[in-house]
Amino acid sequence: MGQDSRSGDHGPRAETGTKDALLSAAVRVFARKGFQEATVREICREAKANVAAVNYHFGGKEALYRAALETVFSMKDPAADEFADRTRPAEDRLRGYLDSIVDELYVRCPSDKAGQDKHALFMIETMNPSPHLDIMVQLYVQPRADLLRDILRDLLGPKAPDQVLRDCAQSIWAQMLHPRMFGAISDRLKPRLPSPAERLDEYKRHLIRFSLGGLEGIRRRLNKDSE
Amino acid sequence: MGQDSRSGDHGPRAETGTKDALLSAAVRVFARKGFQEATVREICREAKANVAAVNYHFGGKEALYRAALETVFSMKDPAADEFADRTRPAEDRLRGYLDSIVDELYVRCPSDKAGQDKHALFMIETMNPSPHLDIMVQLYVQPRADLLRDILRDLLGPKAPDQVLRDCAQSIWAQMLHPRMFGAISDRLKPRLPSPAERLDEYKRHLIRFSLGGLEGIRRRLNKDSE
DNA sequence: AGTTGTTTAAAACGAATGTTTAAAGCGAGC
DNA sequence: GCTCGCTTTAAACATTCGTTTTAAACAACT
Repeated sequence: MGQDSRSGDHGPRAETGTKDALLSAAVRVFARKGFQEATVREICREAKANVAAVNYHFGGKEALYRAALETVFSMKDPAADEFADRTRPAEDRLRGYLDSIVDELYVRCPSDKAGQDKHALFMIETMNPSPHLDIMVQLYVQPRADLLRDILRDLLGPKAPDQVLRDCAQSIWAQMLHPRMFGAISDRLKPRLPSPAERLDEYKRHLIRFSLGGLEGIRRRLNKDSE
Repeated sequence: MGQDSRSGDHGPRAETGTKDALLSAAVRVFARKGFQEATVREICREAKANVAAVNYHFGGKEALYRAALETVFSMKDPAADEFADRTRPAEDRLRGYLDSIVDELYVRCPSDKAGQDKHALFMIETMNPSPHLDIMVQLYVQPRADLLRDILRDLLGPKAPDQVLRDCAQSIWAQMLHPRMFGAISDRLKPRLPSPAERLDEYKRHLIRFSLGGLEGIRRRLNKDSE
């Protein structure tokens, strides 16, 4: 069973088309339905391919899902590591970091379909981890976590234990993600208030204030402990 | 089609058994598998009932799920509204609130099976909202949200807008829930550190410090704005 | 043209699921 | 004792899904 035309021994054909179409259809469908809910048939319909194509080209639904994750999370991000240069004041870098990740997560430009699918998949895989979660963590989460840890290291000083950095990072990530994970719940709470997603800039300001305040609280405690 | 023996006109039989067994089996199975993954057959097996029993007594899988949610979230909580009395200092009440909810969410006493199922269902329904999410919000989330809002009102003063209270409440809830929602991801981040669930007391201390600091930051801003 | 290996296509398979059916079981009331 | 209504049971039904099968279409090389 030849699986991949491009790795064939002699006759590399012109663009297969089908395999790529399957992959990008898979990204879209998985992004809006998740692994379980998405069906091979729907993906093939969207890729204008036969039902058997998935098994032929990828070996099965699960392998296709894995391939879709790899594709999506290997994409280079537009904005990124401008917050890595240690010359800028740490507080500014944190601001920039929050701003950029929140924009990333609550994609506002409806043009960037690929980016939307990417973050939909991030949410899906986060809320419902599959055996292939590692791919996403390694390619997507880890770099962002490292970046934040460096910023927090600067903010909290060299004496701050790793565990404290991790806790703070999680507090910050939690707040960034919360509106996406609890949107459905928040919408049903009385009194009904506009969701953070509807007032992103305001929520970003809250986020930075609350987080800087929280870090200040942690820093005070660190200093008190080291006396 | 008589649905309920206890609402029958004349002959209320001895304990039907089956319907109750079905309900409690449903709670357990849904709690560990979610709505989609759970199968009617497994629930019936666990309830020692026939496959058709679900449709006979409840009308279908979905109605059974709804009934399970109603059952579980109608349970009165052991600990609760001791933080409602406005005499205690607000900061203490926040401490108590965090402590009690975290304990609730990361149930440590393995005896309380019902409580575990309840919070498993809470997580499942949060991460994968069903059409019956409202039940849970109304019976479970709303009272806890109200409690926290009152505490935050005391902490931030009467001039704080509702929107600010809500944002702060969400920041705090986000942190409480984060370890449960992102446990799988955090476990895969390098360097590997013990998860908050493995060191709950330490994490609770972080949570209270970070949150009080965050609130202090918000309060400062409120005062500055009102000058 | 003919051969070969790869890709597509239609159909069918086999397993699992929620639901329905039709008959049997069973307790109470006349 | 018998009927009637509610409950339980086993079997079947209808659908859906991932996957397999089998054969036809296709492109390149000899």
